[in-house]
Amino acid sequence: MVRTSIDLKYIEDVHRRRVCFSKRRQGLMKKAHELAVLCDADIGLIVFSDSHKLYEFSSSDMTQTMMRYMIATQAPPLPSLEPQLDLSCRSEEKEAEIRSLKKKVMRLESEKKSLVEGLVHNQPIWYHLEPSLSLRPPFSDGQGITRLDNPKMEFHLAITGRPSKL
Amino acid sequence: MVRTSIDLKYIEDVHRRRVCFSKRRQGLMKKAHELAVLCDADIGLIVFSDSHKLYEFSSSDMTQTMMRYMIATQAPPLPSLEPQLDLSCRSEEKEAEIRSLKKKVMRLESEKKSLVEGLVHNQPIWYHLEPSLSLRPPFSDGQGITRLDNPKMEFHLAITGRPSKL
DNA sequence: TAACCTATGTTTAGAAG
DNA sequence: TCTTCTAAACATAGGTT
Repeated sequence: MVRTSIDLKYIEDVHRRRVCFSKRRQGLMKKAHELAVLCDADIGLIVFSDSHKLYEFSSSDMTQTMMRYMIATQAPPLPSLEPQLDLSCRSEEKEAEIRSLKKKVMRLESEKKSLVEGLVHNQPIWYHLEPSLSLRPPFSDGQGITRLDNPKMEFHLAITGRPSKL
Repeated sequence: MVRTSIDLKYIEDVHRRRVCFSKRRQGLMKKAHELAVLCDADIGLIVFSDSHKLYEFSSSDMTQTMMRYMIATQAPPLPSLEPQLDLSCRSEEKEAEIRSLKKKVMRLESEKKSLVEGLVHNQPIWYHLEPSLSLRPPFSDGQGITRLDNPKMEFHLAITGRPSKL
């Protein structure tokens, strides 16, 4: 019944680990939500359990937050999720290619949707500008990331600059 | 000195909000790290502050975790409606389907590209500004429409309207 | 799995530096 | 911004159901 200060290492016991994961996962999601609300932060949280189950929290839209992240870090574009399969006359391979293409179509459709929604709704869109072109806050975070307000808003912000590769 | 139970809503006071963000952000990162270690979870955490600064935690590699996320959230491939044997005799149909899906992928990719490019730049974009904010030619047509120059030009023009919130 | 309990450890609001 | 302090609030390990 005595609870000692936890030491931070992998819990070998399966049962203890599962219970711990479940409790702490919920706690983490709650904290993420609280931070998002209290401080108007944009948060994306992805958790895969050791049994490969996905849990997520996003204060707005995960895809969009990930895009914002990629732009902010100038991460190279994600390589295609599926390797190109050789065309072959064998049926299973064709099937695999069809599945792969269908996945790709779904991914592209969802990316396109979130781009369009970003334009259509009130979400600002963020870009890196070259330092020489940086704007001042509130249209910039002072770190080279600059905001394009939605053109449908009552007031507009327009910025140009040579963007970094997306 | 009495600390009341916090209520979960946006903290208006700038100073309190900043301090809260800083403390809770660190707390959240710590919790994420603990969960990753204790339970061998794969965790990706992205936080953008309301001043647009990026903070992140990843138990392994953010890009990889995001890819894993995208794969995991894909709708599962549709189960084949036809029995396996039947499928193997439909090579021609499969090829047609593959061609059609590839076309679709190409179309979506180009739509996405033009959305992104359209957002970023490439053609002068014209915006209505309020009369009080109008610029003079050549950056305006004198009628309240204001030009955003092409970012590829040697000189760049940045104009702002009144931001929606300051 | 989840819900509850409780003793304890941890986080954090608010203040001050 | 950061640190430190404190009391109070909160999270959670380990137990039970």
